[in-house]
Amino acid sequence: MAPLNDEQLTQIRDERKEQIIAAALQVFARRGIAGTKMSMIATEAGISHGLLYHYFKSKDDLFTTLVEGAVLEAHAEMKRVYELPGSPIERIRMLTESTLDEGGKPYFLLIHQARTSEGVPERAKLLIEKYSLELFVEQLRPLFEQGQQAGEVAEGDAGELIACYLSVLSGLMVLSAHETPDYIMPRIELLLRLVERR
Amino acid sequence: MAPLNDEQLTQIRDERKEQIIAAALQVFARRGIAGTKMSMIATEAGISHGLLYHYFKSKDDLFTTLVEGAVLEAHAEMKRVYELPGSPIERIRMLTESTLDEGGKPYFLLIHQARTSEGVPERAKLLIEKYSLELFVEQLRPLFEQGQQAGEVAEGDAGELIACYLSVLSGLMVLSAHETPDYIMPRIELLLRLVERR
Amino acid sequence: MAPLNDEQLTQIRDERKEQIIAAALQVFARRGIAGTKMSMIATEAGISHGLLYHYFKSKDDLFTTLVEGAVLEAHAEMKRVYELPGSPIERIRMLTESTLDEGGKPYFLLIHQARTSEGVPERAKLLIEKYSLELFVEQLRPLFEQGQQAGEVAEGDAGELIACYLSVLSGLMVLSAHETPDYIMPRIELLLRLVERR
Amino acid sequence: MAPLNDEQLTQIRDERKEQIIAAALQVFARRGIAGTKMSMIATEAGISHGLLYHYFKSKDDLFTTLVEGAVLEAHAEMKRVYELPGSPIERIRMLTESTLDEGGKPYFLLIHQARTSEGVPERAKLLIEKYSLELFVEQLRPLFEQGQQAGEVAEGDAGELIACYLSVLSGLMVLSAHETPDYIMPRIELLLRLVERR
DNA sequence: AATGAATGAGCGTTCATTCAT
DNA sequence: CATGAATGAACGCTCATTCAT
Repeated sequence: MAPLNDEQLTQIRDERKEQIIAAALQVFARRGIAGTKMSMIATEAGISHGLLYHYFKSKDDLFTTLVEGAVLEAHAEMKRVYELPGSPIERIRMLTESTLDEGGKPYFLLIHQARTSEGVPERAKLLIEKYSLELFVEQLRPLFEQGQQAGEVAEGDAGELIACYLSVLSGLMVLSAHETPDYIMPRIELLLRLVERR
Repeated sequence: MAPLNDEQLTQIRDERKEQIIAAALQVFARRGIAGTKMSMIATEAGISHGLLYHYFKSKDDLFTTLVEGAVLEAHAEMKRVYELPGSPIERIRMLTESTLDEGGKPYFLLIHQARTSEGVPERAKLLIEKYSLELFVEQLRPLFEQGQQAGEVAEGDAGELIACYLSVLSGLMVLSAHETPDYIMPRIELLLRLVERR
Repeated sequence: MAPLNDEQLTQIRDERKEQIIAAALQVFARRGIAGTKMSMIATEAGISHGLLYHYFKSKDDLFTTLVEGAVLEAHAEMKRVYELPGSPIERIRMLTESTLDEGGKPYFLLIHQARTSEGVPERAKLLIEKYSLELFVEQLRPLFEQGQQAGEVAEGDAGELIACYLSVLSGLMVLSAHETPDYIMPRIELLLRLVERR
Repeated sequence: MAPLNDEQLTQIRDERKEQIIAAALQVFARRGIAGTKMSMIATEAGISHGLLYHYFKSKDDLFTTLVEGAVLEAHAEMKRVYELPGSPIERIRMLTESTLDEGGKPYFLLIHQARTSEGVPERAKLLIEKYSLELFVEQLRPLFEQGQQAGEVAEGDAGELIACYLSVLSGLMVLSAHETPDYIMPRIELLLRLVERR
């Protein structure tokens, strides 16, 4: 009789929103902005395309929301390295592991799309500009410098080392995000050679 | 004016075709299939969009032709390593340099697009399947094995090493294809750490 | 709480219906059929859009109901002129005043919309056909003829005079419905020149 | 062989543009912005809807172009009154005649739509603001003041008289633009009563 | 009776492709 | 061979309408 109460409505809304976000993340990450049709997201989310627009103002809005989440998530992940136990190089290893981990792929890809595609919403551009590689580098600098002092990490400009390492990881993530047998994800031991002191 | 003879016509055709291919390579590599409009290619090639269809049946046809060329070019590039002078590790270094070099990028990128995009023409898919990572690995295996025997290249499964190395390079190529300050291309010395014996 | 009895329910229904009709009248009159969204009416009425459909089958149904009411109201208004005191010309003046008056505007406008818009429901078309200009003219004819006999109203074909006068009034109503500084509502003295004997 | 030359192309473009403008004027005038679908204009012009966008960037662009033309046309028409022969009142009569004339109706209606509809493009709003009633009044003021001095035009504030007269004419134009038997266009003699000295 | 989540037809717009010249 | 006018399929988005609660 009575309409749904506020709590139920909020719950439905939150669920649907999450459902759409999860679906959109998959599709955008794989196909890019131009290659993603709203109908694909709707289908992936199991709803009608019309309903998308109850929850997100536009394709751009949806994409930007995703980028925002991805950017925040990526930084939160980086910060966690300082809560890990072990020596610097061990913690770098664990960071690498969790980065290359399954879960984070779509986020990486999404940010890649946002960085490199045409027609990216202005706000999304600002977001990725603000949360740039530089910021990641500064976040990790203390860890790498500790590693250098401990003789575990290769000497030289720590900033450059981190930037290179992140670039290599990013590149691999982007490749690996697609299900093709044509790239292989190197074992972590191999990757660590890039930063380990010889 | 006398009409052009057959030979001249053929020459014009070939020139035009090359012109279109060069333009299309640039645009497809940077923007992907979905992000590329035929009008962009026409503009880049300095011709009318209508003329594209005198030389290529469709967008898919054009893309597939490009992939075909890129695949052949990539393998030819790989083969040249055996004509280079110097020790194995020096030749790997030169291969790396020329790979990351400006000229080769669009080919790599195009193949990446073909591998990872949705909506790729079937024939293009077959082409890149045929000329897969595995093939590259086998091409380079003799070189790496020589390097291992010479004590220059890290020990272990040479195939795995090559595959990893190519994946890292590919990832970096993909990232570097777009002009953003958010990735940096590592110095070759750094990259070589992945394969050098310590 | 005891459930509401039938009488109370009926009363609620009638009140709500009136509320919706009043809201819809405002919006339709100002914005036309195509320019009016059901959500606008719902907002104006202070209810949810879903509830509209408990009271009216469709947008067309609502519009048609409105036209029906407007047509009846307009004729009732015309009839009232015969209950007014004063000489014919004075009563024409009062009729003019009350016509141009705020209250009557939406009805006039709605009828105008129904007459001139495309996509008007068939039943609404029939209604305004039935209650045509001609009918208004005949309603007013006795008054104007009295005026002519009294030497107050210009001579000539009374029917034509009335029709012209109503057309001028209608046109002004239509213009004045929108709040732009680009039309001015003439003073009644000026308008009366159209019908007064010189 | 050779493509069409510039002259031919320009001619085709101009013809098509005129064709579209004429069609759009009809449809917009009759149905308003919201009620007009681009497909209607295309059908009326006898072309595909896609082609509309070769000639006009958007529905708004097309509408604004029309308003611009209508506004300029209206003012040009007003100016012509000063090239007419005869006494002031005769010239007012001729102006009235040509205003109520068939050809000008869609222009009037279009400006009416632009003034009163929702969702009117900003540039169109600016245009009609710039070419407002006030401007028309000032254009006609000399003529009406001459008429007053000659004892042909009713005394009083000439500006008010002109504004009222134009409002009445505008209202009638708006009504008469739709083909319904429900309004009648008054004879000019009747309308002139509004401005003639008694 | 009342709410708002959900659907899908339909419109504005883009762009690959065709074709007259 | 070369051009650009022309077409129409398909996408982003809106909104009338339905329906579970």
